[in-house]
Amino acid sequence: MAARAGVSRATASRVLRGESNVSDHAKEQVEAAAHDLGYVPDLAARSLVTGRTGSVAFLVDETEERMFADPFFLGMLRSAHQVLADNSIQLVFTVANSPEDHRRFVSYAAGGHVDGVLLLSLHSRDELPLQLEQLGVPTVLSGRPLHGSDGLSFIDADNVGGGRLATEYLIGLGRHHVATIAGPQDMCAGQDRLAGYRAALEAAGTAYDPSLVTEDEFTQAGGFDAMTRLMRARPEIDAVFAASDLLAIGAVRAIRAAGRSVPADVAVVGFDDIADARVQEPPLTTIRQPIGELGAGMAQLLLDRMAGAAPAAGRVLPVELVVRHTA
Amino acid sequence: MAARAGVSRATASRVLRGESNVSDHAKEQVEAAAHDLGYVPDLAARSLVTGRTGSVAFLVDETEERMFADPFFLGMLRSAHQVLADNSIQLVFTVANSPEDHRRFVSYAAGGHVDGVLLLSLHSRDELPLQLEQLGVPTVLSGRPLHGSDGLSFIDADNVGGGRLATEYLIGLGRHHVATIAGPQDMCAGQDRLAGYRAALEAAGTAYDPSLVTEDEFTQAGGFDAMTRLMRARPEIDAVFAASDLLAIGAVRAIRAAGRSVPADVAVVGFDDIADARVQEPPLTTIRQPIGELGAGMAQLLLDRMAGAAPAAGRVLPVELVVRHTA
DNA sequence: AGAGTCCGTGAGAGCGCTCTCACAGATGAA
DNA sequence: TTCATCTGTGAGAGCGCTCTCACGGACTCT
Repeated sequence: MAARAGVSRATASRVLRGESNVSDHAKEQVEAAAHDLGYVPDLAARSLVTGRTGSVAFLVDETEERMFADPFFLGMLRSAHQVLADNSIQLVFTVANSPEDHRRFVSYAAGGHVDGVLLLSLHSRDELPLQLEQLGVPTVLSGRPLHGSDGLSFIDADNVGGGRLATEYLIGLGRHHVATIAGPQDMCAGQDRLAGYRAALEAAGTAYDPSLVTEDEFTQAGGFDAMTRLMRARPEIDAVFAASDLLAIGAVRAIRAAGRSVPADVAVVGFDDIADARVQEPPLTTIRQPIGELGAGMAQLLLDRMAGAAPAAGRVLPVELVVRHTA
Repeated sequence: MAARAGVSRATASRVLRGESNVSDHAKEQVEAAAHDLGYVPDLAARSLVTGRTGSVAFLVDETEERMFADPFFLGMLRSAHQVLADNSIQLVFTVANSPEDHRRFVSYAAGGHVDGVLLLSLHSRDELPLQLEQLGVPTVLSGRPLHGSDGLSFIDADNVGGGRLATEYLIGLGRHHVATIAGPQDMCAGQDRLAGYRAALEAAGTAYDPSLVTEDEFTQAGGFDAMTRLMRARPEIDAVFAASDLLAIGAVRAIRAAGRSVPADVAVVGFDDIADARVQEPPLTTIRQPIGELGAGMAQLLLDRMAGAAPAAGRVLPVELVVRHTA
């Protein structure tokens, strides 16, 4: 290839990498030769010497089932992919939900096959992000890490603010028995949204009542079950803040299945504003979190890290109340 | 690392790759040393010599918007990913919907960063799969390629059979004006489902009537518009076969918006059996294609190709009619 | 005992790039 | 003219592995 162009391999390499200090003549020769030969540089060889691969991993710590059932993850995947593609970075899609999977992933990343990691839905005090950073693999989390931020980069929505907003709105409606269906408490989003609920109650001078609180996983079935439990325990409930739209949709079904109406008997506010929330019957009142910006911001944060930026603290994006018909 | 274990690099390499002709002693030494040092082999260096990378591309020839709005693609992504993960192969997720994107992708694949390609939603007579095969990159298509199968591997559902099944069912219901909303005719699925519709009509001795046929893209909005056109042109229509569930859902809305009822006035049959079809109001009668098997089969076909199998002809999986409430 | 076989191991050549360094020739300053 | 500077280029080392080949030692077979 270099021979065909009549230049050295060094010069050919310079042209192919777009360096500027090459004569126009040499440049043309190389480009013509590359075109004739259908020559494409070998990425593995390049990686070996540069130490970079041009790809990052998108790692979801959930089952495939959950990942694909949740519009939140899909939205993050979509927007992160877009930002990465604009920067000519490939996205390697990975799901890892067992300690064994995590170990394998660490080896993979440490082996140098990705330049960085986008980590979603981290549970509890998982060591994964710290391990990755120690191995020199820049990592950005979606959701504030539970064990203090430890110098990790993350992006998150204002979950506490959102939980508070939703609850205050329900109280403002004149409801007196405001319950909540909390998400898993081993996740930051679950904890924070519940904290927001408590904060709103306290601000309103209402005592926190554990029997108005139940916890379930972020699924429709979880919402149905949780609401059923809640109504059985405290029939006088007249409002509920569900910590995700999927939970809220399940809750609405449970309320109706119990012969009561939404929002007349029980008002419901969800969280996320997934696409389904709008077309739901009735359309869901919810807290909108900017999923597109979250994904894009996450990717951008990683890109900055890969370009050498220090592990910045996290970014927290604002949420807003979207009033539709369930509250 | 080899020094630490007191063996040669060759032996260390043998252990790390899991070769069997190594003494137990040497094996233990190497494993202990690797563990102590947190040593992980560099994948780029390995790729350079083996010529393989352990990853394949999942390429969708659609806009991001379309890709993420369509449960079919998501289902394929999910099941393909699962099979690949089981074989320790990473999936590189890519969207490419312009000639420019295609060119870039060819360079990427030719550069040797993936061992194979899963190609979805190919339009018209695109050269992409042939180019890839010529460059020595095994490629498997979802959907029969339009220009004869050219020695390409593909997997597909029985679209002709499904279109025929749907249409025969509508005719069997006693409907006399069976229309169809066809998908894009530059795609194999669009063409084949329409061909099935024609075949059923002919088998029943009914003449094919172009004014009962309209074409639109595989989206809900497309279905709404198409059905509106159809009813305006031929108000006597009493049944419609929509070439996808998204189209069918849009069609049902259009029919109701026109003040007519489903299925009493107009019966509707869709195609795909996406998750939404079941929870739709009313639940959709549709042709189920086995999305999970399609994605898994596609991945398996590619794995076989990568293991050296010849570009087998395609596999066509059967579909079935699922009767619910719209027909 | 000698020849043949097998098994585990090490030496060493590359894989295809990038990147540093040195150098020739052109240019500019003194 | 002489020396310093700059610009484009080539030579060559080396990235961290795998894989072939050759070899010593233990074993079996006649």
